[in-house]
Amino acid sequence: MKRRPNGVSRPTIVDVADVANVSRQTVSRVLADHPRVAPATRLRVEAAIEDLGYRPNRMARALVTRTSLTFGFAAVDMRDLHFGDTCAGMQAEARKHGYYLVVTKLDFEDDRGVGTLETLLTLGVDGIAFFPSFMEDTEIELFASTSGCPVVMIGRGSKIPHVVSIALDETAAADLIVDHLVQSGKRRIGVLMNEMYPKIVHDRFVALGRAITSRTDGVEPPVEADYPQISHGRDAATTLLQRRPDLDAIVGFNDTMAMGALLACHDLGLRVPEDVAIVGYDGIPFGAITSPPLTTIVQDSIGMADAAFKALLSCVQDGTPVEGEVVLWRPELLIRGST
Amino acid sequence: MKRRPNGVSRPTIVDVADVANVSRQTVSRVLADHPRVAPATRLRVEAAIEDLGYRPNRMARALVTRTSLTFGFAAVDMRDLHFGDTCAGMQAEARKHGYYLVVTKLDFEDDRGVGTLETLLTLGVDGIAFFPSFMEDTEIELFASTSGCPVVMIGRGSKIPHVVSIALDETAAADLIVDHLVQSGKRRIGVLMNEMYPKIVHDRFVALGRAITSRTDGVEPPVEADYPQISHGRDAATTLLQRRPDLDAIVGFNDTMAMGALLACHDLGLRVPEDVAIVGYDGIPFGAITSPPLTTIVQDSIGMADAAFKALLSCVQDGTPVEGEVVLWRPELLIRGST
DNA sequence: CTGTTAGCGCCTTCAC
DNA sequence: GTGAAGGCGCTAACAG
Repeated sequence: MKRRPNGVSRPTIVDVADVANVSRQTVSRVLADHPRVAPATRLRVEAAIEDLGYRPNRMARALVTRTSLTFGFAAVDMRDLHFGDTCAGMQAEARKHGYYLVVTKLDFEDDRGVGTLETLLTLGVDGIAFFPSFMEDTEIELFASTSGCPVVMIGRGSKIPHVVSIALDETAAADLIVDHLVQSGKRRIGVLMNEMYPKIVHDRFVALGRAITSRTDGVEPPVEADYPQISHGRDAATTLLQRRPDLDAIVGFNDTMAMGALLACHDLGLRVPEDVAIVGYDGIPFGAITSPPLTTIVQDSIGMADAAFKALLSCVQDGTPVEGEVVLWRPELLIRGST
Repeated sequence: MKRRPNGVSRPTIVDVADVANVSRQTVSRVLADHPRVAPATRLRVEAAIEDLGYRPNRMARALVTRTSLTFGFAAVDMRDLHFGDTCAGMQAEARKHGYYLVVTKLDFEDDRGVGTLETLLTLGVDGIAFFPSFMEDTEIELFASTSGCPVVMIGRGSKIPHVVSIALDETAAADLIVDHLVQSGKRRIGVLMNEMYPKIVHDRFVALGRAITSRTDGVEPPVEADYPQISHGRDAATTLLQRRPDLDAIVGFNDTMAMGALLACHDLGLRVPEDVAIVGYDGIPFGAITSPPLTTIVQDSIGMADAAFKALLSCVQDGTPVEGEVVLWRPELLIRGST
């Protein structure tokens, strides 16, 4: 029972073996629920474990088994409810299957995020799910092919070798939004994006741009805020409305930015939806209580989380290397008062 | 370069040593920035590391050094913005000091949360910060005294041996709220709590109960919702207002529940704040855009996160065992339209 | 059914 | 300045 540099010592498997008068290996067998252990021996070992308050060291175990029963999860900001819901969904699913989730913030400073994923790997995770906010596809491919574990990307529908991509069908979502707006008589549609999730922003804007251009006189460049938050959305929408005072609809990158647009309209004395209609993405609960409540593309975060977990699990269990596959999720337009 | 059960192999320190034509030990020295390595050797090793894409295995390292440069963080729901902000704050602080945060959901099913913290320990963290939503003080003390690492509790001001407690000064917060309400002419104040964070709820309700009783005709039992969310707050507030239609103020456990109370008042045709004033806790951004905007007790989540991280770090660095200390944070009342 | 041997990837200690 | 031996806590593989 050696001591840690600071604090109390924790018993090891040897301590348990000594107390129970068996070998380490027998303790190991009891822990693994191995069948061929005499019932009496098993009881002795279990009693010793209980007495000592022994807990196996998962790092030592993982070193030998090359399996930590741990997956890594990385996103820029867990407080963003789409990320948060996905993370929570994966945690729940993981627990059901005896896995733990190691959650980490994805940092731009850290090699555009690759460094963060590498650290997850050095921590010994068996697989990784992440939102590729600022990572380049080529970097992701390189990472995945050298990672030695399954890698799932959520939020972008790029086909990348060795990576399972799970994403909203951005084209379908954009069509839903723009059809709805055009049917409501809107013709001059502006877009609010942000610099925090440039990769997802890119896909979303491309899809929206196509949909808008094909149904109206065309789309102009989006206004990009630094962060996808209420106050930044408000500023961005104000800028947009100054540039194009004739806009009759604004699509925000997410609900939070759309809420900012709501505020900007209030500021400028514009009625929503009569003067300007507003649409967001994600379907967060707060969107239901703004005035007017927000029309939004609902994302099935939990469903995507389940799919991500299952993709990781099946790769690990079958030993199948990841082929590179894109799973697109059907969007749903929740129409409320803002359109 | 052995293979993992699934996927590609990752190089080890031995592979680097072979390529650089040195011993394992020399590679280890280079990694540790040990001074006594010949410059030429160091360059060879660094080149080999680069070539192979080698990354040290932190589990193997931690096994030897008994230090993982990792702290654990646990809370019931990272989407709750007070928890989320605190977590983000600790992540930021950790990165500055070369530490990583392993974030985990605290589960009631898992021994009221003790099991979750134990798992963090088996994962090898050097210290733990957590929100004690449903854990008993005695369980926390037992855990902390056998954990072998520093333990910081956030959100409750209990004095527990071997645990640093960082918490809002609930008494001061309750006084701020009730003084403000009474000065606004309110006398019949109801309270909304929840069953998800019973321990924090307890402290908060005791403080509110004292403050209300001492300044009005008395307080009645709170209505407890299952979860601290908008819809649950709405239902709870409806129940409360049916039980006591004469209420002229409602204090919610947090901003989210208070928003539910806002909706309940709209439902019942009550004006806010004229008929019923509403106050929340936390100061989340969405509280600024409700109608009317929410009066709230602002919590300095980032400040508390910094304090928590620093407490852990100093314990680990000095090797000081934790004495058991309570750090109370001064609340701030942000008065907006709902009062 | 149980014990022994070997080694996971790395660092500490002690040689040279 | 560099290498060799030993061990962190644990399990796989093979004995018996």
